[in-house]
Amino acid sequence: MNNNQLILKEKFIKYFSSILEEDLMNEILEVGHFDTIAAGELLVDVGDNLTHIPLIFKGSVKIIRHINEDGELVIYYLKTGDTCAISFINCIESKKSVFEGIVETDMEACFIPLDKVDEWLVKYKSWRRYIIDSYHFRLMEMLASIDGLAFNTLNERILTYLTSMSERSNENVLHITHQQIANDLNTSRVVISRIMKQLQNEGKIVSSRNNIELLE
DNA sequence: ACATTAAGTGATT
DNA sequence: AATCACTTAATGT
Repeated sequence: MNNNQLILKEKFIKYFSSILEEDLMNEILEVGHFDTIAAGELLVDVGDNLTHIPLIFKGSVKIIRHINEDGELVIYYLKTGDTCAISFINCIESKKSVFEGIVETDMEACFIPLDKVDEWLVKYKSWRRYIIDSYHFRLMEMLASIDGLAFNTLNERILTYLTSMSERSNENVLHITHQQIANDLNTSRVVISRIMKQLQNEGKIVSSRNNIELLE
């Protein structure tokens, strides 16, 4: 057991001990696989066989839905305290992921093997609670995502996209290109550029090559 | 200096 | 709001 693992475990305890009961925490510390994953890494790809579920205690993961070869859309983000219950339920049946997950900001997580996830549902009340809550939360996030698509203008979608990204990174200045935003929102770069200029004129942002500063 | 990548723009649908 | 067909600007080698 190296030092790094101990530090990760301590952080994990700090964040999760208020949510999960003690016996369960001890079991997690025993069977969980603690790891750090750098920003930009591909956590899961569409069709991947899932073997573990992450309990995230630092960083964020971008969850992307692929429609065709060239169509993709960001559905939601997993953050500290989150797990992906959607993929767990899905795993019981097919064991294959329907989403792509890319680490957005450096992540620290504890990976739980699937059979344990299942076993603990019966064994621990706090685990049941946590998984069900998480499932509910994912569903709400997905609803928000659908609402955004159906009822918001692209203008509004871009603003929410930028502010939520700023919240996750605790930064007012985002290092991102118009092209990347276009990819995440499934639109074209030209359209983003035009709206960005509009937002700049409205005094909401300052945009320059490779970075966007959010005002207010 | 030249090539590559990011962003701006007018016209068209 | 999307696409085309550019132009201009910023950066890397």
